[in-house]
Amino acid sequence: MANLRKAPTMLDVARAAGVSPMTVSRAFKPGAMVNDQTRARILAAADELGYVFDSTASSLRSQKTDFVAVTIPSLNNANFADTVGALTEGLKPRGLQILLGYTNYDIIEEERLIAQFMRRKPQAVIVTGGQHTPRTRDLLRNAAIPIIETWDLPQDPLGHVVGFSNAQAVQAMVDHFVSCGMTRIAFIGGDADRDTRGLDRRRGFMAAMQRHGLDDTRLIAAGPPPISMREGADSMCQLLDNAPDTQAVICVSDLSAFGALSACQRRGVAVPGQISIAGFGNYEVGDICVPSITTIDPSPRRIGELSAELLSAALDGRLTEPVCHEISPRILLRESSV
Amino acid sequence: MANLRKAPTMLDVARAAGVSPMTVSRAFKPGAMVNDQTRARILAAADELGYVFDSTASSLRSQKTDFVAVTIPSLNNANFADTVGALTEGLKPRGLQILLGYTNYDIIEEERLIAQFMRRKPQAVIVTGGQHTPRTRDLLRNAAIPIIETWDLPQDPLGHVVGFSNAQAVQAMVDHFVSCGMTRIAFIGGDADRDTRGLDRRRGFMAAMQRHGLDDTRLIAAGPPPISMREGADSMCQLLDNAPDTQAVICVSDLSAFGALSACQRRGVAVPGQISIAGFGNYEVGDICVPSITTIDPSPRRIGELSAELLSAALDGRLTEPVCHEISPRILLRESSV
DNA sequence: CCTGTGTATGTTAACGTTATCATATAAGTC
DNA sequence: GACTTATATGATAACGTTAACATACACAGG
Repeated sequence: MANLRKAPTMLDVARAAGVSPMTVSRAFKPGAMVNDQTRARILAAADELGYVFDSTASSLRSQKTDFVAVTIPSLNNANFADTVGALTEGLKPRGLQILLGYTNYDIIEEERLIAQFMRRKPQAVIVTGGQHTPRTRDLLRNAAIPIIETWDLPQDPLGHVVGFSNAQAVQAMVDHFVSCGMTRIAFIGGDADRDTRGLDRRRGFMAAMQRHGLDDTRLIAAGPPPISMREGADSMCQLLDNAPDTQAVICVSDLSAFGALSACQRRGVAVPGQISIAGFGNYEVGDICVPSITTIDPSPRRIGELSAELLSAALDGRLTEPVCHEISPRILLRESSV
Repeated sequence: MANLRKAPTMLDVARAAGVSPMTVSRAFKPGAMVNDQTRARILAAADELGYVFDSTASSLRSQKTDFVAVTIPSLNNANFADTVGALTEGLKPRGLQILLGYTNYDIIEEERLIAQFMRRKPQAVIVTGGQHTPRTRDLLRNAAIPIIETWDLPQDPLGHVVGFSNAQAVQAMVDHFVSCGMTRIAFIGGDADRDTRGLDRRRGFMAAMQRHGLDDTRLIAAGPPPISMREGADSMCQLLDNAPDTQAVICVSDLSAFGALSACQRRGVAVPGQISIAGFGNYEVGDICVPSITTIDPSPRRIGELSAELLSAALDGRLTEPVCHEISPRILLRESSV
């Protein structure tokens, strides 16, 4: 079954089609100047021989890999998956292929990944978040390729940015609850050093509470990321035990919010009657569950689309200055809050 | 910021360290024979110059890319993400890098992806499912590299297999419900040609119902994949309207099962009092929600781990024959079924 | 002292493609 | 009919690395 003779190269195809290797090369490059009939003859010969174009050799010679390196904190997260999905669609027309890696919310692991990716000579790099190790920053800066940081508004950007302020988004949610007359509001998650977006969200919560002159110490630690439903449920149990008079709780994500909701249901705590719940991320579960969960929609697909557009512009040299594209997350009020 | 002079190569590092390029090459290859001090000197020089190893050139010369191409139906699916996660971990020690692509449950798109991936000369290919276009099969067979098909037990495997029978798994669930005395059982999803695993699950349902001499026509179409919570909820509404005497419903996945559960809750239908619900995949939502959802656990991470082990063996030449590793999905009985 | 063995390094050419330049023919301009 | 312009193809060398082979030296055993 496996073909034992050496795989055919352009030279073999060229001989079979009676042309030079250069013409074969052109035949495989869309838009190159080749006679239509010649091209057809070449492609037929290639097909006949079972020839497969060798991107490795092409990349080496042309110094264009058509790779875009992308890192996300976790593969198993619908938000980041949505961003990557939109990014993939957006880059497909340009023939760019994504090298996807996940960091496990760890900037040391991110450094390892980026170092590995840079060896593949990607034509651009898209990372999640704005916090990186010094070596990661060096590697990216020295590469002289477009860099995009997403899902955040970094203090000192490496290049372009497509993101939003996680802190500000949560502050808006606090404002909403306060405007509903609530004063005893808690926050679940955002306690782990590694999850910088989680930290920002909790910081936003605390800042807003302080601004309103309210108690900002109803913080429930959910442990190291990824924070998912189980952690949300456990945290809610803790909250109900330690601060039963809490009127509303904001969770670091919809997943933990759903876990929190489930914990309430198991304990017979009425949502939103007794306590209001809000999440972050507009995950499907929060839209479907009963009651549906109030959330903040950061438009993950939009982030991917905008990043793809930005990258296209940058690769075409249409960008002279670093661009910062700020997204405005929207609050979606649903059944879990009064 | 961007370094404008040409990026340094091994030759530059060699000059700086006072050795030949070949010694630099060896210094970057773990396990190669280089004097420890020489290596240290070389790595220091490389660091000083900002040298980044060029995998493209290395791959071309050595004919080893250290790429493994992997295709899954959807990025945004915790089951496949788990498999890919375990796969990544398992392949990391070997220095293999995953080229990940998703097919949108479409074998035409799979063909496009595989064709694109083969140009990168991966050292192995792992695909989801056992159904492929003829051209995909040709491309994979002719590549003379290890192939693994997962999440299925193909009729005519391309190479190795790590999977299970989706039909059989659902049959076991039907058997369970029947053993509980139920006779009016429905199935949601598995109607779309594109989702072959969904089709198999529905086929398994029908086969089991026939075997028990029961009505196998309580089938609710959920439309094209991906079938998620929304589709599950809509389908449940249809079921409750058209066959209100149904005693149990098996859903093509936990996501649709959760949607179905939510629909019941909105309509005031007691689960499992009035109707039992079962899903497939052991997604976290089914474990956390109230009531928790009876499901079938296909061990997605195990599939990834086994695939990684199989690949290691195959790449070491320790495998002479194609291997078929069958997983045994387990039924997890939970609160949503009597 | 010779030979064998292991360690450490160097030399040469090649992996398969394409950038670059050169060439050839056809078609349009005045 | 000489002169530009466009179209189509070929020849040559190079991208940055490493496989394969060669070399040099140290040290062991006889």
